Amino acid sequence: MKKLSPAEENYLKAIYHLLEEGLEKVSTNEIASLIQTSAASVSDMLKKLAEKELIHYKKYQGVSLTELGDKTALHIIRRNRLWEVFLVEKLKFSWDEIDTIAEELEHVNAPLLVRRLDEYLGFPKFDPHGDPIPDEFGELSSKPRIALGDVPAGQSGKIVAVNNSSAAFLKYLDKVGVYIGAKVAVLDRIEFDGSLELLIDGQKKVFVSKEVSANIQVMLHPS
Amino acid sequence: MKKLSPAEENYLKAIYHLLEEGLEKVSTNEIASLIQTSAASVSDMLKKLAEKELIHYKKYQGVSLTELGDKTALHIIRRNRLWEVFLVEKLKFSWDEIDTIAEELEHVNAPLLVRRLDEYLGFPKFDPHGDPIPDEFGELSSKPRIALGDVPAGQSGKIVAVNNSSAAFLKYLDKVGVYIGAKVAVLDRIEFDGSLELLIDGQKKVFVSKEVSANIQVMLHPS
DNA sequence: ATTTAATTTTAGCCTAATCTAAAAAAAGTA
DNA sequence: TACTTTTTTTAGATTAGGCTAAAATTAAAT
Ligand SMILES: [Mn+2]
Ligand SMILES: [Mn+2]
Ligand SMILES: [Mn+2]
Ligand SMILES: [Mn+2]
Repeated sequence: MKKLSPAEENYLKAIYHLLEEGLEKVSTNEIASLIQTSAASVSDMLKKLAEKELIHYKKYQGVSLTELGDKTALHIIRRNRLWEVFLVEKLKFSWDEIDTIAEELEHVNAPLLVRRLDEYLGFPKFDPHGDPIPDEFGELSSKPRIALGDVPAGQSGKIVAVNNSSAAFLKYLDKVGVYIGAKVAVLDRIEFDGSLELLIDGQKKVFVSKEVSANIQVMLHPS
Repeated sequence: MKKLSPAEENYLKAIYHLLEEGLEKVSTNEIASLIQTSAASVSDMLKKLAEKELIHYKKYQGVSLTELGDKTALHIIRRNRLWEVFLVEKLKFSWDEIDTIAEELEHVNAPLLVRRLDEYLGFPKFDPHGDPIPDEFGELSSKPRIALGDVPAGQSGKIVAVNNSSAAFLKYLDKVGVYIGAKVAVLDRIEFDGSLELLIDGQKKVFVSKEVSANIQVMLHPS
């Protein structure tokens, strides 16, 4: 129950995000690659997190979060996303500049601070990348989402989130006119490379690669 | 020139504040007592700070800040005080609740963040305790100040700052009606214990101890 | 001027978080 | 199945920051 270090919090968050991908166990190497550290360091840390009952861990068998670990991760994610909203809404940062700053601010753990910040921001439900902000009990409001890459040609929808918060990706989206809330129609799917021809907001036609379309989440319009 | 750790930043700030008291050297024990750590730990850290040319240090001779150390300390203090303003002005914290939170937020060192925050707050010149906020070059705007304890009976002034940010002290000030900006007249000085009889805002009479009056700064009214 | 007391530094130990290299276990392949 | 490759863990170091106890230095007091 005692306070976690920034390193421990980053590990928990990484495990949470990997588990989000669907599988119910994550491997040492996956964690190492996500947080850019050695597998040996991950092994060490997993022992500590298991000791604190934040993860389920049996050697060589991969890890998952305990109830407590899941709840803790959601609190960290809550702080991260609230600060992201603050940086964009109040300090006028763009969505590709906030990642590293929020990555630090998230570790300032003062319950009253988080509640006041939430209130000050008007209890936002989604962060600037369209990701849901857990409430103080760890509850997520989720929108029905589908990857743009899985939308059939002819269908249209609204962009609700992005799966990747790297500056390179987000700056590219700015350039092609994609933003959270934009209307998008899939005009055509190119067989050759899986790329898509899109119509943004009913006016701008663009082609995006398969990799890009896999990292954009949309809510389908009833068709 | 590389980034400092939170611990190093806290030491620098402590040395800065001790030097503010007037003397031009501070001792190992003074630092240890201010940051609540052992003298041995301070000795260790002083070696590291000297190595990085942030302090002037000769064994057994006390320390002072180099030009670089002074500048660095002022940047940390700038962040601390800007966050304090944010917490009080925007998140509606009271001045006795912000110390520990700002103590953590000050270590998030992203130049653009600090500039945007400053701008967002309207470039405040003083923090909620009346302390001046350095600009981005480390320049302080100072008001002419005198300790309330040194104000002669019969004189009056305006409260501009407090020397102590402990919750205990600040809550006491709230209780007796003392706040930054209040008008204060020294009605009488009690010989027995050095306490003062004050008139706050021309209406409330209170007695404060010598210790309290030494921790309140006023700007004298022309008399 | 000695002796005593206080201050400061060093020595040695500890925990957290990282690394590389080696060993162990699991998974894949012939 | 037996061999090979990949993954994971352990072993052994390192750096940062802290501690206590002992030694060294400076300051204070006979
Ligand atoms: Mn982080
Ligand atoms: Mn985000
Ligand atoms: Mn601090
Ligand atoms: Mn202050």
